Amino acid sequence: MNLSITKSALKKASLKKSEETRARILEAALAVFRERGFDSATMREIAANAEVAVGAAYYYFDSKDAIVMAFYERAQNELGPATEAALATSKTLETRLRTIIANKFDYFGPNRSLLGALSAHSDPHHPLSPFSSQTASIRDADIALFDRAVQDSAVKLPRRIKPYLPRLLWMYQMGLILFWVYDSSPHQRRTQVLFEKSLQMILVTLRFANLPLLMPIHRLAADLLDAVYGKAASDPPKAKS
Amino acid sequence: MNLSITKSALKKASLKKSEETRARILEAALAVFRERGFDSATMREIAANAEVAVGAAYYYFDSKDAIVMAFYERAQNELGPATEAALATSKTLETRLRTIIANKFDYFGPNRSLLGALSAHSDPHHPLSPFSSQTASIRDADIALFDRAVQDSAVKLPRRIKPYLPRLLWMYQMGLILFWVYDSSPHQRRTQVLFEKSLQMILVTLRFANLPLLMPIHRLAADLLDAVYGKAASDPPKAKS
DNA sequence: GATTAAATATGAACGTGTTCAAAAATGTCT
DNA sequence: AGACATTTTTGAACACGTTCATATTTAATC
Repeated sequence: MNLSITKSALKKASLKKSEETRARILEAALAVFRERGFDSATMREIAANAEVAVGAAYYYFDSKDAIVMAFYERAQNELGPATEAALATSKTLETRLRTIIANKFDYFGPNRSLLGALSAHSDPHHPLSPFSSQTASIRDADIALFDRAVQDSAVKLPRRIKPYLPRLLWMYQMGLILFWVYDSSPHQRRTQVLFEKSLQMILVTLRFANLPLLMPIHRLAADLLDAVYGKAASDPPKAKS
Repeated sequence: MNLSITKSALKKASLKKSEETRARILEAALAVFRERGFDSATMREIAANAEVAVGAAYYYFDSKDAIVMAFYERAQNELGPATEAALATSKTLETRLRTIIANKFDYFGPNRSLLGALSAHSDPHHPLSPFSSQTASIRDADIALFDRAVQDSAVKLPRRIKPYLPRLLWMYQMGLILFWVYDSSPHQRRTQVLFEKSLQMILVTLRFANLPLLMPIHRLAADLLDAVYGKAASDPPKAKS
């Protein structure tokens, strides 16, 4: 018994050591990325910078992109709770969405171009794609924030559509970030404008969304969302063919 | 004078020869791509398959992706006029959009996965990105088709927004294609549903678009579009700060 | 402490896309 | 036809991300 306690204590100590190495590699990588840009940075340089052999870098990270991924993971871990806390104080959907997204811009600002290495992968089978199963936990945690933002804020939506709202807002955020990453206007002013105007559009649209006039659109949107997100789409009623 | 004529005639003949080599490499590459998939295909194998040295492949194509690009270019050249012709017979915006997009699906169907190699590049600075300056001519030709589709079809839109419609429809198409490329449902049924429903939504929305009720959205949308597409955005009127 | 097992670290080697100096083929001109 | 220029072709060499057999260090057990 005390043996197992000792064991776990030692395990923890060893973890400390190896995690420090891992952290050192990560930091070295980020430094090189910032200096050279992601593409020009070489694993050999990163390893040298962290004072380990190339192999060691691959012992801790599956690939070069995986390093960026680790950075992204860490970001999400640091950012999630902070954002969650901020959500508690603000009440309107508008300020909540603004908080979630603006927080990301602030946090990632210094490493903006780095995100390009991630958002480059649109293939959902690629481990680093924002849509892959490997990134599911990060994604889900992020979507949960939007769920939290929608919660008990006075949005009224058709029953079939409402469950999709958090995911749609997440998608909206991802699009914004993608635009932002490659926005070459000074201070990313264009993204600022896009953010402001599109957010207003979303809010106004949500306000209008319940007009009975829009019933046909509701049905279309619901069908569409069912098709896009699984929903096991029991094959649609086929006309007599 | 006759000299220059002879010269150009010879030039043309030589062009024939070298273009045949180019074509052979392209065909060999497509064959290997279809067999192995884009990623697993190697330039060495492609070159061997075309019975040339690796260097030759690079003499004709800047990169591996550039081969896919050439395929895409050829597609656009073959597809453009055919689609243009089809547009002449159909009159409604709905059938026209359906024509343009369905044509692409049909044409690219056998090489669907290949398009993934292209749509992977979201960085507008990357030569192969659909947004790069290198692909501008293809893009413009494609957008022109949507312009043609909108022309003399009874769409009424606010003055500030209407000019952007073709570009927006093009973006819509690109999104559809991206979804399609990675749609693993049998026969890409999900894309079919997404296509059908989203097209209807667009048409209905365009029909509603002129309701005076929507004035505030119009302004927002116009500002947004100006910001996203250059428009030299003479910096927005700043409140007294 | 000695012995074994597991975790960590190494750097040479591999396969890849790409480059390049040099060769070969083709075209141009007198 | 011969001299020169241009286009085309070659394959070895390069740099990179990644893998792997092997060594070294650390932990667990007796």
